[in-house]
This record gives sequence, structure tokens and C-alpha cells, in this order.
Amino acid sequence: MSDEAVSLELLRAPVGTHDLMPGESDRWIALLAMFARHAQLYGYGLIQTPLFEDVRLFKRGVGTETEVVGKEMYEFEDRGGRAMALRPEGTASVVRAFLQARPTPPFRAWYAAPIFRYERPQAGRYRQHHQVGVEVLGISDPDVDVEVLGLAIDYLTGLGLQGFTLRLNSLGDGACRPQYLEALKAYLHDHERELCDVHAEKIDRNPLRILDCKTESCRSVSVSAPSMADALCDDCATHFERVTEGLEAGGISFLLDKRLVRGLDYYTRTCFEVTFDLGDGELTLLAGGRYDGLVEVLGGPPTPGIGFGSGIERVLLACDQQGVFDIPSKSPVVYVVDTTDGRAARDLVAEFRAGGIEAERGYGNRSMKSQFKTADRSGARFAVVIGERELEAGTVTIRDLRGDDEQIVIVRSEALKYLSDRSITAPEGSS
RNA sequence: GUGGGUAUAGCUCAGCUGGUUAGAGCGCCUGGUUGUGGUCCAGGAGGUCGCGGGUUCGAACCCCGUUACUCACCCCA
Repeated sequence: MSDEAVSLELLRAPVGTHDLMPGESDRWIALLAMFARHAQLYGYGLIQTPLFEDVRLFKRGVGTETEVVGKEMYEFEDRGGRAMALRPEGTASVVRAFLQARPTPPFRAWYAAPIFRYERPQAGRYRQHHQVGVEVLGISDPDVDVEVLGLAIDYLTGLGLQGFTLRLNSLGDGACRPQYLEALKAYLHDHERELCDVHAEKIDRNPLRILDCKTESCRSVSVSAPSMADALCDDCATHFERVTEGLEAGGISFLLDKRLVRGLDYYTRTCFEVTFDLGDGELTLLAGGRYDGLVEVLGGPPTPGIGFGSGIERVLLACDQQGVFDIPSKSPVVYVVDTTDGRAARDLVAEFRAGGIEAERGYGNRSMKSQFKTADRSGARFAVVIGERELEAGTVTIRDLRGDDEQIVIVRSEALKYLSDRSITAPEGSS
């Protein structure tokens, strides 16, 4: 490869990653604030865990048979020879942090974090994507399931999204799932030749996946396959009933989806997904469930857990499609135009900023016309002008760029007060 | 990992069956009297036509390779 080709590649973000640029990021800030607000209402505190962990954490917690861990992890060896991995999902790290700090349960945490999976990018799928999510540890009460789902729905609704579907299922637990899996495997082996090529060989390794397959052949087999929902033990059945009852009581609509399964091994009992219809296909905006065995698997005391993760990029994609949550990028309130030597602009923006007013200015000796052009494009509400006349008179000219061409001249020392009185909020975008 | 589509100016794209100095819109810069943006007018800057090789008198255009982007499958937020 030539040096030129190399340098061009260095100018690109790595495959499947994207830069979040100023302008677009205002929308992210608003989304995170929205999620943080709802999470706080439900009693969650922010948690931040490392971007990478010992690879064994994920292998043991998430499961080596899963695609996410088996084929899609970003693994690397650090300089000390330790096998590490960029986190491919959010839950394992939170549980690890919980076990390390040992706070008294119940433990509730929310997070916003980049997630890494080595896969081919496409619409709504990236090698680095970002999730907001929550985890609750230490409560097995089905009411927590209802609360977690309530938070998820509140968050999406708060963004203005509508028309998404909450899908719900129960995966059973250690008492009933093993028996069910045996029954399912037996059934699938009986119909082995009807399954699609991809799944025919997965019967013993990951039978649940087959229920999720969309091909005609698998679908027709799975329709009459035994379902977990019908094989739940009494405890699981009761739990699930309380969850659906709670959702109904809370006015949260959901769809019972007996074929819903999850790609990660640790889920038990309640599992769910929020999907969004994109016209030609569905997008999963949020997914999660209960994982009552995970803490133990990772070496901790028996501790129930539940949580979800929601892909920020996907949620924003859905917002785009519905034309909601369209947050304009931030503009300054005032733009200082200085056609003298710039000293007045230097002092004025400093004064305005100290007074809490977002201020920008022009640099270099550009013409008044071009500075005004820049002021307009900046989206500023006011232009504050310092020219020879103002400099001599100790005044400033203030022009309302978004109103009816009002322009006044006031003494310089009153500029801050004048602007403060009139600029509670910046105008949205440039006109 | 598999398959399809695409790659021309900062952005969105035209470039007829290969034929002179590669175009448009938007954006950007400058000007249209004296200190004023958002409309209008004039001018200007800006391109290794993704990269490498081949065919040809001649390639943005045809062929091969390669990289990236994109969509889909697997899987997933």
C-alpha cells in the first residue's frame, strides 16, 4: 500500500465508527439529559465503568456460545500481557463494579456508555455504538420489572416517540428452563430437516435462537414448537403474571411474544424488547430483562438483577423517521462586531460571558459587512457593534438580528443589562 | 464472514455510445457609494475525477485489482 493511501485512511474514522460533531451533539446532550432525568425520578444514580475489562468477565458473564462474545468482541492484549476486551454490552461491567464495591442492595444505576462489537456496519448498527441503560440488583420483586419497563417507556415517550412496541416474554429460570430446553431440542430434532441450513446445526448449542429465526422454514417449525411460556414453573408463572398485571395497572401496553429470546446467556424470567417499525423492517430500540443468576455466575452471592440497554443511535434514527426530538444546534445570544482594533470586542465578550450571556465575536480586521454576515450565520440574536463612532462616544450599537431591524445606541456600560433583560433564551438556529 | 450498490469541488450531484482548458446548485471569499446581515446582481477561489495497474492515438467514462462508503444476510442496541 502506498504512503498516500495510508494517509488518506488516517483521515477516516475506523470502520463502523462515527464522529459526533458539534451541532449534532446538542441533540445528544438533550437525550442524555432526558434519560438522566427519568432515571433520577426512579431513584437511579449514574455509574461509569471502564471501557475495557478482563476478557474473562464477558466470557463468563455473557456466555462463550453467544455471537456477541464468541465472534464480535474487540479483544486485545495489554502491555502487561493481560487479555482484555472492549465491553460488548453494559451489564457485566456494572455487576462487576457492584461485586467489587459491595454496596448494600438494592442497587440501582444508570449509564451512558459506548459499546463495541466487531461486526459489519449497516443502518442502525455500528462497531462502536452508544447505549443508555439501567441495572437494578438485589430485588426479585416483579414490581421492579414493572418499574424498569415504566422507566424505559417514559424515556422513549419523553423524546416524543410514538408507535413503538413493547414485546414481552418469560424465559423461565433454573427450575424450569433446563427441562424446557430438553423438550425443545427433542422437538427440533424431530423436525431437523425442515429447518434452514444456518439453524439445523444449532439445535444443541442454542435452540432458543431458532424460535427467533425469520426464514419460512424455521418459522413454520417454531410455530408449533413447545413454548417456554407454557412450561414455566409455578414461581416463574406467578412472577410473570404479576409483571403483566403491573403493566396493565400502569397503563403500559405490551405484546406477549412467546418467541422472543435474547442473544445473551444470562437472562432469566422476564425479557423484553422495544421495537420500532421502519416501514421495511423493524429496529430494536431497547432490550433487556431479568438476570437472576448472573451475579452468582460471576462469583458473588445469590442476587437477582434486571436491566436494559437502549441504543442511542437507533433511538435517534427512530426520532428522525418520526420527525420528533429535533433539537436545533445551539447559537450564541450576541455576536460582537468590532471594526476598530478588536480590543473592544475582546473586553465586551469577556464582560458578557461573565454576565452569563453566550457571546461570540469576529476576529481580524474584516469589513463590517462581512462581520455582519458571520454574525447572522452564527444564529446570534443580537449584533453588538463597536465602530469608530461608538469607540469615541463610549457607546455600543445593538441591533436585533431576528426582529424588525431594531437598532439602538446605548452607553457601553449599560449593554450587559440591556442584553440580559432581553435574552432569556437564545433563538433557535439561524434564520 | 457472504452478497448487491456507490466512489467526480467543502456539501448534494450532472457528465450523451471514450475525444480539446471537467460542469451545475448550494456553501465560501470579494465587490455592488458613505459603518450593517438575512433578498438580489456581478466577479473569484476551490477538483491527484477513491487508489493501483491494463486496453487505446486518446480514459472521469472500458477491463482487472484494491480500499472506503452504503444496503442486506448472519447476529444485534
